[in-house]
Order: sequence, then C-alpha cells, then structure tokens
Amino acid sequence: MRVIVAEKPKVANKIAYALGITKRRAFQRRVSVYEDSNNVVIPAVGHIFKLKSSVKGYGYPVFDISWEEAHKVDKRAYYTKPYIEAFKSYSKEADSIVVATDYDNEGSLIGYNVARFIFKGVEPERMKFSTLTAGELKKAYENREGFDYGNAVAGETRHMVDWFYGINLSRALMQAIKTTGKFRIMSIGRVQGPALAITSRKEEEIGAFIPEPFWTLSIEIKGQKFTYEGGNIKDEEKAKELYKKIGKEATIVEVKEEEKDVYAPPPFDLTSLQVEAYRVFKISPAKTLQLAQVLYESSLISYPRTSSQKLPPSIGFKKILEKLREHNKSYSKEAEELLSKGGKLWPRQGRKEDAAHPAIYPTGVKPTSLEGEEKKLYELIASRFVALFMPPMKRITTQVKAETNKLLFKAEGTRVAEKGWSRAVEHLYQQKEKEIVEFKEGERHKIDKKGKKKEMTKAPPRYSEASLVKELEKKGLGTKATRAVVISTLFARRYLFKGPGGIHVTDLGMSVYKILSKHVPEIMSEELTRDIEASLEEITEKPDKQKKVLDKTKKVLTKILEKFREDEKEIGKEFVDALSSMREKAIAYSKKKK
DNA sequence: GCAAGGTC
Repeated sequence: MRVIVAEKPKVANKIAYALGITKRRAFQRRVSVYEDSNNVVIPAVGHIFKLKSSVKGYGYPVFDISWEEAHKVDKRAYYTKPYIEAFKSYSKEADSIVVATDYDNEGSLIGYNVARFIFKGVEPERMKFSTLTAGELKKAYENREGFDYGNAVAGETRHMVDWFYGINLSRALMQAIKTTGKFRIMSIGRVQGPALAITSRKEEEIGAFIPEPFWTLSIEIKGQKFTYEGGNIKDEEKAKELYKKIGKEATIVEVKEEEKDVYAPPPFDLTSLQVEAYRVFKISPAKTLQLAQVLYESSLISYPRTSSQKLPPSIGFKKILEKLREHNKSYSKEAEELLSKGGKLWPRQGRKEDAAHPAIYPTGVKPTSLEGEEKKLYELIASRFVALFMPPMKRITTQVKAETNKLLFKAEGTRVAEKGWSRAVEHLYQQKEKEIVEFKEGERHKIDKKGKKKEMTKAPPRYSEASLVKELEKKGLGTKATRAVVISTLFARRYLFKGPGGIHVTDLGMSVYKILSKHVPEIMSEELTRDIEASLEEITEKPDKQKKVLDKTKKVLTKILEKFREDEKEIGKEFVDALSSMREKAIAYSKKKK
C-alpha cells in the first residue's frame, strides 16, 4: 500500500480527487482518508509531533530534547491524536510513502516526522507542487522526486534553536522571580523579544518626548479655510509679524485641478486582511485570523494563512462572480455589470507571492447564518473581490492659492468624479473626501476671518496591533500565522496593554526589555532571526551541518545562561519591583475612576 | 508553566 501524506484535511481531499481516489472513509469519525486498492491519502493537521524535554521539571539549561506525539506533550493538541492514529493504522501495510505536504521547511518536516516515526524503514518520496489544481497534483504524483532531507532538517533545526532559546530563557526569567518567593509565568523568544523591543523603544521615545510650541496662520474666504503656505512657524514673534501683514482682501492666484486614477487595492493576503479589518471594523489581527479560519472551515473563503496577493484564473473568476451576484444586494449590481460586459475577467494583482496558496478569495458558497464580526469579515472579503475587476476610481484634487500682501495661503480639496471599484465596498466603508469651495483665478475676495493659533508638537503615535503585525512582517519576524499570536502572548504576559492611543508597555514589560537588552541582547534583536535564516540555508544544502549549528547555539546559550544565573536575585527583585509599581498604578487608576 | 511553527 502506498501512503500519501498531506499537510491538512482540505488538501488531502484535493490530492485524492486529482488522483481519482474517490472512496472516502471517516477514520474514528474524525479524519477523512481516501483510499483505493493501491493508495491511501491521509492528512496531517500541520505539526503532529512536538519537541519535548527529556528531563522532567523546570530547570535550565536544557538541551536534551526529542520529538514526541503532540497530544502527549500538550493537552491542547488533543485534536491531533486521531490523525496520528490514522497514519498508524496503515503502518504495517505501507510499503511506499509519498510526502505531499507544502514544499517548504515546515511542510517537509511535517512529512519527515510522519515518515520516520510512523513508517520506519520506508524511504519516502516527494510530491512537489505549488498550486492545488488537479493537473499539477497529478503531474507531481507521476514525477515523484527523492525526499528533500535538506528542507526537513533545516526545519527541524529551526524548531530546536527556537526551543533552546525560548524555553531556557523563559525559565531563567521565571527562576529569577522564584528567588523572591513569588511565581509568575514569564516568556521570551526569538520573535517575542524583538516585538517587545520595538514597542519598548516606542514607549521610551514617547516618554522622552518634550512638546514644543509652534504657530499656524489661517484665513477664511467664503467659508473656506486657507492655511499659510510657509507651514508651521516656530518663532512666536515671526508669527505675530506675519499675522499683522494679513490684509482685508486676498487674490486667488492659482486654481489647480488634477485627476488621478485610484486603482482597487490588491487581493488580500492574511496580513493585509488583518490590517484592513482593523482599519474598517477595529477587529484585532488575532481575531481576524480566528474569524477567517471559521469562514474557511465553512467553505466560504479560500485558505486564509497565505502571504500571496495573487489570484490565478484557475479559481474560476466568472463562476465566483455569478454566485456572489445572487448573495448580497450591496454588490450584486456590480457583479452583474462585470458579467454582462463579457470579455475576459482579469483582477488586480498584488506584489506578494506564496508558493503554497493563492490570495484570499470568496469561494462563492452562499453564506447562510453569518452574524456580527464573521459577517463583516466575509462581506469585506467578498466585496473587495468584486472590486478587483472594476475600473479605477477617478479622484480630482483641487489646490487653491490665495495671496494677501505677498503672503500665500493654500487650501486643498478632493472629490470623486467616478466611483469605479469603490461602489462595491461603499456599503462597508467610504473614503473620506475633503470638500472645497469653488474659486476662479484672478478673483478678489474679502477675508472674513484671520487666525493665529498656538499648537504643540505631538509625540510619535503608538503601535496598534495591526501596525505592529505589519512592522513584524516588514522586519521578517514570525510568519503570517504567528505574528498576531505572538502579540497576544505579550498581552497575556502583561508586558503590553491596550491603552489610550494604542499599545503601551507596562513596567514589567520595560523591565524585561531593559534586563534582557543588557544580559541577552541577541534575544531582543532581529539579527538572531537573520543569523538563523543564514544557517538554515546552509543546512538545506548540506544537512550534516545541523550538528555544527546546534552545538554552536548550545555553547553560546550555556555561557549566557551561566551569567544570567549569577545575577538571578538582583533581576528577580527588579521584576518584583516593576510588578508592585504596576499594582500601585492600577489601584490609583481605579480610585480615580470612582 | 516556558518558543515558534504548522493546523482544527
């Protein structure tokens, strides 16, 4: 029997149908396996093996670890057990293993672990594909390759290095607090560290910010406000002097109109969906991922954990639009227009690509019982899909300049000449336009009002969860599926909290940031990720370099952890001080509220 | 009770 290992249930289904294996069997009522007389396609659910310490307890350093069935290591991974069982039920009759997981380090490792721990002694083969079309899957099956050990070993190394740093340093932080007789869950890791550093540096910047005064000048003509073209004035005397120069009348010296095409935003990848859902609905990135997973499981949208902003024709643009036309009045007219126009349908495409998945799109399946945020997110995905095929919005910006006693003032406005694609989304959100009163060049008008205002410079804005997710992506930290989760962890640890204006860092968070920046700067820096990536590339080419990389990591960490332990008591005291200062602030705040 | 990465 040949066992074909898929990464996840939906993909197992596609592979099976592409290979003409249509007999489905529900293993233990939970796992769908697809079988004919020679082949069986069985899905994993991502990683079903997990790293586990070989020594008990919470001491450190620990470097002795091994792979174990995930459900045995972590109760929360209970749902992986039937998948393990499904594979095991074929372990005796399997004489051929084909790994058909995503073609990347993590995917190869998922398949490698299934092959070596469940189907011992059978040399695995590899199916290599980048889209899930029947044609490509079939070709990948017919042209099976040797197994890509390089990818799998690189993936394993990434898991181990992250475990060594994350578990050991988290334990060191907790141990420091224990020296004071208290207990608290603490954590830090390769992604948590830089995320905490980014927010902490912002906190410091805001704390150190000293507002400075500046003055602005304005005039009002026919109810239209104009501002001084020279911008903000730092010197009060200068502002007074200019203010005095403003006369009783002004001449319109320039009226400039410019028409611009604004194209529909590209298809959603997970990050841009998270950013947009936050902008439009204030839904947090972690919540968006969770909602998108529900929509995916209900077959309403395609796979959400993608970093692609491209949509291939193979998804069937026309069929989807035809179905969407029936669902929702808000964009059925637009869908109808696109369909009745005939000709080729071609959506806008974005820059980002993902070897394993296309961008997020609505499948066309009719939603039946969506409510609240689920409904909002679905509507966003569906209407933006329709917008992709529509013509650009035409926006006109108008700039007017007025002169009084050789002082120039300007006013700017925008209006929409043609709504274009924005018609498909206007039931969800509207672009704000700035109206402007009509003027003609050469006109002379009375100045109705003149103003001089003192203002203060503002501290830089805080991160929101959405802008932090975006920043992590920009710096190449974490993955599409983990960034929002990492941020949630920092909130759960009480390193961060949501306050006025966005994300704030707590005293505890600042204290962790400062102490680790001093003792273990590498865990707070994005350089660690860069170094690991470089090592992984080397391992992909030469898997026997793994030992060298792991040994080096152990050596470096051992030294760091030894030094950390010397200062354990002192560090523990700093954490406890930070915690009590947080408690005092919280009490003061709740009293003030009363 | 600790990471980060897959996935339900």
